Amino acid sequence: MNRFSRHFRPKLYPRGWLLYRPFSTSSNNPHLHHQTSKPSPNQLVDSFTRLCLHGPLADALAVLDSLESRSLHAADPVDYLHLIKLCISAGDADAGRLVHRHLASGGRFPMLFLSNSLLGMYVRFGLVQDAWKLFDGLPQRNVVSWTTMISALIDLELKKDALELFAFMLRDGIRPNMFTFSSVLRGCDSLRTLKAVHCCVFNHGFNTDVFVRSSLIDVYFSNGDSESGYLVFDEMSTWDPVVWNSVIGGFAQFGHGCKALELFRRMKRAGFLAEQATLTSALRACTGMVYLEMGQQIHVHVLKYETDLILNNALLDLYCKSGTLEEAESIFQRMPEKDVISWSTMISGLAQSGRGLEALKLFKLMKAQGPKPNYITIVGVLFACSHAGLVEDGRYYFRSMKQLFDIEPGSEHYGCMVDLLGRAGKLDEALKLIHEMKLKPDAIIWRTLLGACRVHKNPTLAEYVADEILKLEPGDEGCYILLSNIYADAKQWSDVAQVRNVMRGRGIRKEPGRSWMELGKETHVFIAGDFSHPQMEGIKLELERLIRRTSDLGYAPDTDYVLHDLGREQKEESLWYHGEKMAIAFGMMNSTQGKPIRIMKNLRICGDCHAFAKLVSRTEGKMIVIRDPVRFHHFCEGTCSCGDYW
DNA sequence: TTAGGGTTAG
Repeated sequence: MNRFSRHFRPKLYPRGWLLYRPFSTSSNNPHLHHQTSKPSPNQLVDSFTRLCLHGPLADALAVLDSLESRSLHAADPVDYLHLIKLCISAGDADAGRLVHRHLASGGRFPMLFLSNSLLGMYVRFGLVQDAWKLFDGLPQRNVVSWTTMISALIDLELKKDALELFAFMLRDGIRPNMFTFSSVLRGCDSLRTLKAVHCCVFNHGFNTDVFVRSSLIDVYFSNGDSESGYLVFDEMSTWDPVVWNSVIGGFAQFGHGCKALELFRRMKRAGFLAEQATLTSALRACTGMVYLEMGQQIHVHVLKYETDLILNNALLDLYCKSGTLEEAESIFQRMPEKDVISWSTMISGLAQSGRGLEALKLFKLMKAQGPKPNYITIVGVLFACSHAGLVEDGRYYFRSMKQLFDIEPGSEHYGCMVDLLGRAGKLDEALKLIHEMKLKPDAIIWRTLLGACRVHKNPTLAEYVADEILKLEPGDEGCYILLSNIYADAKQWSDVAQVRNVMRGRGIRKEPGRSWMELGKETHVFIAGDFSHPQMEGIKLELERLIRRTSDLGYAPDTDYVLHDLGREQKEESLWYHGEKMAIAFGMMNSTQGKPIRIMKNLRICGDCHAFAKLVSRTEGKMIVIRDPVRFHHFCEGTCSCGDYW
């Protein structure tokens, strides 16, 4: 929220309300009468032209002052245009206002292109009230005046007002151009509005303009309609890198990493040079799918942009999210410029890999010599405390975040605190915190507490919590699954059956657990109980070998992690074929000396697989990295970086 | 004189 938007709400009036209002003059200003020498009028006008073009601004203003005191004007109105540009490049809003006053005085109203230029200047300086006053008083306006104001309102997140202004513009009979549409589109925050504006784009024949198309693509994606976004891209061949990047960025941002990378390859095949923005999107796509090797290939292209901050941040995130912390730390050290995102990414990265103490140490360094922490930084800090079991540190930062960093705790911060207290077994305190929240607790927060109820085996509280979740999100499959797990832990089989019945009755199905890993250019996916992998026979043999080896070290299947009321042998067998275990066996079969096995999961890792992975890392002398949706587990020499606390 | 694409959490 910009400082202007708090105080400024434009009022829009119907057509015909505008009346010419003369601007106040500033001819009484004593500062404008200090000229001592008396150059000839021609000399003054000539030097004004020269100074407006090349500066310095102060001299140009002094001559403007002399011109005004002698009732002279520039030879060419374009001189004033140059002067306004000079004010903009000097960042001098007061000088701009002075020029405005000069143009408005002397009975000569500025020409429209000069008014528009002044409008643009005010907008650029964030002085929207000044811009609005000027716009309001203009005797006539053209498409540029309207577009400038519409765009300014959108920048202030006043999208509704911007669209209203657009409607008034059309009602005034002003024909929008491609500039207007690329702005107006950014103001569409619902699919309905977007489709209406899209029709308007067609009717005015601007659907081929690259600026308009990239805005259309971008806004379709951000309104959740990636299909229409792709259609806009695909309906004609595109020779503009930004349009390519809009669609690649859209897919990368909204969870279709494969599609984004496919388009990235198509773009390169079409002969385009991938520049910073495209490479950043491609990296984001790799990060989303934890395609480390693909990301490393892109890293090579990034080298020539090694000083680009955003690109480095994306790279940092890739290495953090793929659990390659050494590489991330090395990039972080080398980055010539670091912003709050760089620091926050690194802090969260350390936290997710179980290095909570180091994350807090880095946060202390950030406080001493880095940028001011923001909302997300504190989420990372609390996450670090929660996953490292640092209850007191977490309490301290949560209590003092407002005072120390002027950040109000938001639902994510509460979520971390509930997680922190819940993990530490302080379920009552976590519940009390939720009840005391100023905000309305969302389903995520309740789900966090439900997770803690499972770890600390509390079916009574779990029932209450599940009830709260289902009030908010009646179709939440995760809630049913967790509740049934909690009942299964407590061996309350009739309750398990009841939950399953309700699920069946409501048509709710469990999302299957998937584990996957990259091997060369392929991704291998493993789902519990699914034996369709072409190398399944080998995987079964390898798994049996690993189970034999780990049994010697005391591995015994922990059947608490099986949901159903099966016999012991059946339970053990269903544990053997969890996706993680099949992926570990497959990873061992195809492993390269010295390289860790990297596995990704769509659900949290189960306790039995966690114990198994620890032992395999010891018997086989192999590092295993498993990423679940929340954090990393680095298994090495029989222990895990999470310290069995997750 | 007005317009488009990239990075951090859960």
